[in-house]
Amino acid sequence: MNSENATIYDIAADAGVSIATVSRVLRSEPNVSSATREKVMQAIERRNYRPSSIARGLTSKITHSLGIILPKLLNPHYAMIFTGAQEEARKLGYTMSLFPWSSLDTDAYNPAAMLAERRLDGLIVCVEYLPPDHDELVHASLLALRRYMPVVLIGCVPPWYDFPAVSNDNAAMMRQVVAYLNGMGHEKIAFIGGVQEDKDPSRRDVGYEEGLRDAQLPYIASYRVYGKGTAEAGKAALDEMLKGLKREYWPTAVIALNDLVAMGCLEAAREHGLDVPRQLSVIGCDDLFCAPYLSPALTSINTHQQQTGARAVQLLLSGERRRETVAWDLMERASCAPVNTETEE
Amino acid sequence: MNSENATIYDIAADAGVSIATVSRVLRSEPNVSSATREKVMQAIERRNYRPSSIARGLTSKITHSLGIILPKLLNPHYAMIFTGAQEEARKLGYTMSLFPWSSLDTDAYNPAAMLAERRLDGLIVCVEYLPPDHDELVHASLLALRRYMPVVLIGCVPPWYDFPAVSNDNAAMMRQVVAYLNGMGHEKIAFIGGVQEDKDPSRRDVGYEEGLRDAQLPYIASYRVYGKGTAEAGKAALDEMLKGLKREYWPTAVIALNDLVAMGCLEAAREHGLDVPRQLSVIGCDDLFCAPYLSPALTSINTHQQQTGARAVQLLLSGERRRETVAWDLMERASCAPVNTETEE
DNA sequence: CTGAAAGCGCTTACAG
DNA sequence: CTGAAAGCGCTTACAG
Repeated sequence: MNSENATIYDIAADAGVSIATVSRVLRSEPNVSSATREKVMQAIERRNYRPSSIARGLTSKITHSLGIILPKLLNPHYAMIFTGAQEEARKLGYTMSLFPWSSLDTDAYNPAAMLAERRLDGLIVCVEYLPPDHDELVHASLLALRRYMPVVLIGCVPPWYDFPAVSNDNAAMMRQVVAYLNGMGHEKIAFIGGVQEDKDPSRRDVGYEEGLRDAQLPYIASYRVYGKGTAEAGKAALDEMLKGLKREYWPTAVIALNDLVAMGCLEAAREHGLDVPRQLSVIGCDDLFCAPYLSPALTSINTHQQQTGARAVQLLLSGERRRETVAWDLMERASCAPVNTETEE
Repeated sequence: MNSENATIYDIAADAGVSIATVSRVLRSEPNVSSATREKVMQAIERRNYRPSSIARGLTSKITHSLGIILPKLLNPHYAMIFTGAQEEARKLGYTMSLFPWSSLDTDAYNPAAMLAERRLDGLIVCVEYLPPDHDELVHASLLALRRYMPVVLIGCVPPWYDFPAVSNDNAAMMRQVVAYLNGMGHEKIAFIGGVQEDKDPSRRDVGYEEGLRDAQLPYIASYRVYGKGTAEAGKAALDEMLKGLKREYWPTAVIALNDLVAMGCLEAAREHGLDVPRQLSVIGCDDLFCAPYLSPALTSINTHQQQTGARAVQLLLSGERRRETVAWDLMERASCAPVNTETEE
């Protein structure tokens, strides 16, 4: 254990060259004689020398470190985004730091100061599920952050935000889901979860409404329950819906905002004695790792979050200022089935 | 958007003082007159100035950034550890970067170089589930990393590793689990998952064996299946065990290495037509967020991973070189029940 | 209480 | 192909 790590001066002295030359071989510049290069390499090897990325950052202005802001790593959805982004960053020689952000500036913790001091080369921000009244606040925060570094957004980005972004076409996705269920004979299709006043037109429940229209089905307000994107909220919402309706009006299919909500719906169905999928089809979204192990295995949408994260990093580093869309895949499993036509009970 | 961020020189000029004075108010040193302090604060405010943490790091030798190495963020177990560590770090003014590490140096990706260059103030390494043949290699890698920064370990740490660490007492935990099941009348208790040749005496399956001994139960090799800690591996393992035994010898309870393995076991039980918990009790470990939503809800052990992560950060920053243990809680849910004494079929 | 100066460990023109 | 020198934006003794 060296008491002090070697510096570029030590290597220069050892190799009998100037620090400029050491710097050149460090950055593999071509104009160094192979003999010199060899001497320097050996000195580096011998002393186990690693250039300080921080000294390097001071002069070159680039720190090779990125940041990502997301609400909650405990939700596997975000863990997937983070993983995709982190791996892409590492491939490109960048480091990735996490900055959690609960509803941005409304939280006591304001990461903006911490972020500004870090001199990051770029920042990814996941802006999904924003409370509508925070809309302006969030936008202002993002603009403030952009003063310090390039920013790329992930998720449900309001169209008037002038930021590069990568996301799914949520509306198209949900239109497909409605068509999928309708194709199996479902006409009483509920949608559970999400913020009511969100003005983003690409959000999932907008696609739900459009899907109903495509299928010439009525929009039944009782089948649309708003709420947070958690399992508890999903369970409570379906429970309440069922309790509030005579059995003949119960939906035959439920679209959940995400898999967490869907997990709650499965639980509520179980407590109401509903057999999934015979009496109720349930479909989630995001395809969490546990979806195949729920009972019944949950049909869901793979939204390719890792790819989303990776693309965000590429966009960030390329400097392109555009919006991108990532494809999705319907993962058919056991929780959705053709509507049951036999009379119950 | 300023073309250039302000530096300490700009602030000094604006406030009509020297940069040393600006530095003093930045670091809230007491020996500054309140008039001067005020002038400087205003200049800072006016130009939206944030000191560069990287220039600061160059001189002060402390970067206020930590790193964490873990196998796979997609496993919620690690996401919990990361979250706990990250939040504690942030509270203390530190940033946390993730460095994934698949079986350390055996992977093509060697984070050591990247880490050494980063001049981190400390590093947390999760060393759980090490392939036994990598034992020496891993130890060597850890020693190499320690040349560059303090290291604290999390997880199953072999006792001969001379590193500060925080972990659960896995053996004691599993002894309790065996006693819990035995207390419900179970005597045919299986254990699924884990690496066979691991030499760490504090690992979970050692506790299983000790628990059997405590209960004066025989150790039946057929009830002990090794394998990876994944749902697929868990499912395959239980499936194989059941196929290889006459029904009268089937275990009445299964302890899974972790919740992922337990999820696989529930699936295997379902495919074999076994009713959990009536015909088979299943208990997991780590209490993943989905445990309550499995069917039946999975009994598990809450190993307080967030607390583990937080303690690791505290240990790292305090410089104390000791090993700590974190408590756990048995989360009783529906997947474990008293052994069924009525004759089957 | 305040400032001038050196130094942290690199990169980057600029000469040669 | 190589080196001397300035500079990145701070902190830290050292004077006063």
